[in-house]
Amino acid sequence: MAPAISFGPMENSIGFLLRIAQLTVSEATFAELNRRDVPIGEFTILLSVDLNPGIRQGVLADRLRIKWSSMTKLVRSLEERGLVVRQVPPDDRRAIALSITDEGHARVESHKALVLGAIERSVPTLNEQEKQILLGLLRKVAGWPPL
Amino acid sequence: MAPAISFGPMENSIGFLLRIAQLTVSEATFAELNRRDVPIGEFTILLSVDLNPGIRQGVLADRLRIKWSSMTKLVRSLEERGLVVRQVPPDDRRAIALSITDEGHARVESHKALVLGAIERSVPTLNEQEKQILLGLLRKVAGWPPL
DNA sequence: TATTGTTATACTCTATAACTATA
DNA sequence: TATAGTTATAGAGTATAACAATA
Repeated sequence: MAPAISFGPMENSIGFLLRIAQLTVSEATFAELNRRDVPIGEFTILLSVDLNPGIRQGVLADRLRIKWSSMTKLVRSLEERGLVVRQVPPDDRRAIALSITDEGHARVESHKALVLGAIERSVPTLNEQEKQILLGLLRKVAGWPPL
Repeated sequence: MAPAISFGPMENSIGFLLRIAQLTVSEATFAELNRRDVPIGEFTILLSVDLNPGIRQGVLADRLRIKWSSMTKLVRSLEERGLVVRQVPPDDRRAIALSITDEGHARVESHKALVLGAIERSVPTLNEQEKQILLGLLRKVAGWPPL
């Protein structure tokens, strides 16, 4: 697991280490959740819609760093399965406002503990204090306000 | 840029923030390097081979978190363009040892400053001390030894 | 003219698995 | 039997651009 090899100046690169760390964590998370048929990307969208009823599709795409063309497909799929509702808001008829259905909400609730637990367990090498520091720094990198 | 919307418990998730931060940084880096026709993934492999002559293809794939089947294509492409050499080591004839060519080395040297500069500029929201702390925590997450 | 969302194409990388050559 | 690498197929997501509807 350790880099028996050298990456020279790249080892001081935030971008490079972010990539390696992100893949390390997501592979672990994905392995656990995939076994139980819980698609984490889909869960994230459902949770976001649940917490932010009426959110516009494009805004959600931007925040989650998903391309608009990808978000169209994802949301359409969720709508077809009765998990979200797409509505044209009267004040701007170009837009799509998303809201959760009862079934979508139930899905979020039933998966929440599993997903959050898997994510938590996927970073076993940091203690609580280190995790809080890391979260704060990652928020800064992402351009998010402090908690 | 700020999350005017709430992600609830996901905002405390290292895995989620790692993904957002990584995409934020890589989009900025990619935008700058792509304009100058410098593929960063390819540069990383060339640099690694340059710094670790004779490294096995599979070992490099594992360290860079690239799948073996993807690495095969990437390395073959680099070989076709005369940037790396693939050799079967006598002690294990299943393996492939990689080494850089003069042309590959020249490519690394000519791109090094550009790539590292772009990566550095892609994290404008952190000061030097914060970057060092973040690097250390990311190394821990990735399972790498401390610097 | 600009914005929101859709559609389409080409491309990259992954997930999976079967396959070979060698150990 | 296990390991290093290759090949093939299906799928997800991106990059790009053109497009319709609305602002």
